[in-house]
Amino acid sequence: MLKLHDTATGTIKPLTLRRNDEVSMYVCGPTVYGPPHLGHGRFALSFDVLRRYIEFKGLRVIHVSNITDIDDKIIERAGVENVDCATIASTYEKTWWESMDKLGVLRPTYVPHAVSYVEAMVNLIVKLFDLDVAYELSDGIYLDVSKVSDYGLLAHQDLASLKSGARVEIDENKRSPLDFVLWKLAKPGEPRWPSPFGNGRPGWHTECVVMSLDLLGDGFDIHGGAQDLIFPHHENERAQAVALNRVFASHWVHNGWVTVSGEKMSKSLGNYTNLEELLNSHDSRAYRLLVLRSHYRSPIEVTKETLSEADTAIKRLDRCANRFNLQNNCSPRLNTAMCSNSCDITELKKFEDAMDDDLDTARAVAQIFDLINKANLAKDNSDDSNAELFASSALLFANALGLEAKTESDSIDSFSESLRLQREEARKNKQFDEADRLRVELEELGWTVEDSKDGTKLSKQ
RNA sequence: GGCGGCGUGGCCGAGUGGUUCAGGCAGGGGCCUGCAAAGCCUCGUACGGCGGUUCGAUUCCGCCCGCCGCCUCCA
Repeated sequence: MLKLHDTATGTIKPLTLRRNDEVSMYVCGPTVYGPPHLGHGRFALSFDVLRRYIEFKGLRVIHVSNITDIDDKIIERAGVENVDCATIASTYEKTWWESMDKLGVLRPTYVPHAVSYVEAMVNLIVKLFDLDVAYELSDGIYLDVSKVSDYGLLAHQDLASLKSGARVEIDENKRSPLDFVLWKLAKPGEPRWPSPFGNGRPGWHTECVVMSLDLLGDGFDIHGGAQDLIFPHHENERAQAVALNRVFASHWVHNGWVTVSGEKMSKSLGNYTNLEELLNSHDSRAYRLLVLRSHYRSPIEVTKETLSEADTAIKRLDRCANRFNLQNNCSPRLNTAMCSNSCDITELKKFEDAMDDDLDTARAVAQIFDLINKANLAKDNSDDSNAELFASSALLFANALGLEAKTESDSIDSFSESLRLQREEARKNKQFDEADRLRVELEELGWTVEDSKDGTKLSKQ
């Protein structure tokens, strides 16, 4: 039984499902106004791992993750680049998916775009207005949070304490500083859609409540995002659902953020690292390993050093796959039933115990490396059957976490191949000076040279 | 002011009331190897400070110190 931390209750509780064979999960996606940074990569990886693990356990996952393609930030960016908002959105959505593909993040089942949901959002705002929980000001429609009985549930704050701490300049027109905008009337030159309140655009918080309920229906299982979305974004989404008397998410999951020198990484602080840059300068699996190495709710510090370590550790996984010649099929359809034949049952149980415990991926990763060690040891002792069982267990669990070992042999050009053969010949004839010279030459060509009883093997450095 | 999190060995990073260890990276020693590489073995005796509970605390409680986050931009 999978247990997960739930922000609403502040406890780790069993994941209870609406239907017993299917998990409905909504994860707040990016606003596409710039290239993704490491924080985006982390939330995407965190929920990708959750999804993969649930599928590994044999359940179907309906994973919805939106693209916010209309927002103040996009309008601002469009102004800076002197293009229209749609161009900004499509440009950065494209880079978003490129990064996701490199990270090995599975595509969500559905990817709703805010722009195609505007009409539905207007309908929802009209309902809120008719219920008298929303009111009109000169610049738009606002939700009156005092009409929502348990507002502050996710933030674990009551209305009074939230008010007292307001750090942002208070808009005196609003009934309460906490009231939030549902519909923004368009200023000249801004993109606009029709509504009974006048032409304008939806507020951010309305988007996700409409799209999640539309695609997943009332009482869906998991609503997720990074911790900085808890308040106000998720609080406000929930407020609208509560005001409409609709059953919203039953489990709230939030991941921790990426820090730089101990401080939160964010675009507004300007200390962010572009995700693409990272993916271009490291093994694309290194960041996943780094994310998996710590708990999803802990902050992670990403540095050149920790990334290089991860690069090295990934190679250990690859070497294991190569040594045992295991084709690591990375299909997300792999599940416990299917792999119980090819892995050690005790180890599988241990892996599930770790993962069921609020996704303790750090423990799971440790187990994987421990299994690699056991496999190598058994192999060194010629205990081939156990060795293979441990190795395939390790790779299956890695697979379940989305870490794919690379097993394809490197294609060797004919020149390098001739050097390799010459080296084998030289070693056979005990011409070690010549063999050493050939090794240096091969290394300069970018190969790692390994000798064994079976001859000389080359692999890319 | 309100609410929450964190402080572990050279570095990163889990975990736990007590003899048996997280794991990765780096380092020392060894096995293997013509020499390497890979692999294996082995070593380093860590848990912010001060009290308390306890037969025993890094793990529970209290206080203190330090760091970080949220309180209508944010993944």
